Amino acid sequence: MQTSIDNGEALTERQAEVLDVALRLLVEEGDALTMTAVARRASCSKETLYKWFGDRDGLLTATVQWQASKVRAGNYDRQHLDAAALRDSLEGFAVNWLSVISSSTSIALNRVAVSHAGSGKSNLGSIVLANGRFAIGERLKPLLEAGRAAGLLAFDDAEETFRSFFGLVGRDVQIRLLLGDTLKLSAAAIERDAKRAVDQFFTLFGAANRPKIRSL
Amino acid sequence: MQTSIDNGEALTERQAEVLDVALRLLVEEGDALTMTAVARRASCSKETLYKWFGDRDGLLTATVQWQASKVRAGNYDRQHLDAAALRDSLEGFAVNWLSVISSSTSIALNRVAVSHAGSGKSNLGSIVLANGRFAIGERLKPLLEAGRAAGLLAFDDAEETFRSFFGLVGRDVQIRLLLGDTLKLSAAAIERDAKRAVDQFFTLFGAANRPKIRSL
DNA sequence: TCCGAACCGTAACGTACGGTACGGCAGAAA
DNA sequence: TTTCTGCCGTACCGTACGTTACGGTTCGGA
Repeated sequence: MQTSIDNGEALTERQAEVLDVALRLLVEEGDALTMTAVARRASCSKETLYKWFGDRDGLLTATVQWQASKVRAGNYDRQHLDAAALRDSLEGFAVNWLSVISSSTSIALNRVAVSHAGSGKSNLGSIVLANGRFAIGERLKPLLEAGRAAGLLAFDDAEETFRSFFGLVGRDVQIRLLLGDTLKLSAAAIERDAKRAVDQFFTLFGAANRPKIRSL
Repeated sequence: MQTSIDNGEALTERQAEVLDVALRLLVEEGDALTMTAVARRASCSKETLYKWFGDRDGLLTATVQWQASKVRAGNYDRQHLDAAALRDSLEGFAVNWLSVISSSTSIALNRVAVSHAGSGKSNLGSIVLANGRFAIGERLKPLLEAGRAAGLLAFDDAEETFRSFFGLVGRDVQIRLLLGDTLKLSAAAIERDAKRAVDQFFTLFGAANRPKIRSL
């Protein structure tokens, strides 16, 4: 469904360097990023840029994938799962996700991806989606299912359950940041929000509680 | 904090007509919208466009405000509030919000607002935020407080409680749509999602339930 | 030492688009 | 009928930027 999640395509050290520059510039200037600016800042020629990445979209795509390859966190698959471990893992996910979406890098990348998704002039949107929302979903669902197998959680559909978790964690944070709201999330605030979200999640899906009022 | 929520600035019928054209074009072409295209489609001259709206940003701003002025829904402030009425109102909010954010108009508008928030070349982001996320918050919080006053809900902070509601309703819908995911929300699906979100909300904040495990 | 590949820096080209200028037309006022 | 106002249509200008071309430099290998 989504675009390839792998991008192992053998980047030179120099190329990675250029992409880091592009990334930094993208954070600073947004989609107003020009090829000339990248070339100047990276001390490389535009000709090289075009030889390596084809065109502007190619550069942007490579940049987004480059960032995605750096972010990929490890999967949480411990074999012994008790209530505390489950809670810890969920909080870990929540803290990680909130940290990512509130980082200036993520905001910049999501902004250009959203723009391009509108103009249909590349598949940056798919790439960001695949490496963000969907990647974390695929990593979290095994944990949820393990929690259910261990009798700690009660739910029918892992996907739907993950979406509720996603909503409880992210709330209005991402859209506000994308729209330019000056919302500062300190490490302490993230920690607090993560705990609150996980508490709420257990209230909704913890196996110890009464069955849900209405199951859909 | 946010930009003016009012825009009563006396639009001619002809001007409104032009803004409708701009809106339609914005949905079709995204930020690639050109002044020439608007003029041609609206059968007006570019000179008129510039006289009326100043420049391109002015036109976009006016378009966004024009759309916002059409969307503004009534407040829910019935004086007699029982459990069923509260639930109905919350479901109404949820259905309305899901309908809005999944409409092609909202998607297009949010996309250009997000782009501009990145380039800092206008305050479209603030406007969209003020008329979307914050407007609904201000309309919903009185209802939540009325629910608390009626002994139907239990919470400390109305803002925080609203944000949880927001997350339960919206989940990953808005970001997925903005990033170009082809997510179809039928009226039935919206209805179902709204009910599910409100059920979960009552599970978390209904006064009939046990006190929250951890209150933050 | 010589050659070729890779790359830097910069100049140049083509185009798209924001913004402006201007001629013409329709309608209202006198 | 004349004149003034507001607007349409279109041509035009300036600029910014993606893309290409080219001369010069470095460096590894024969």
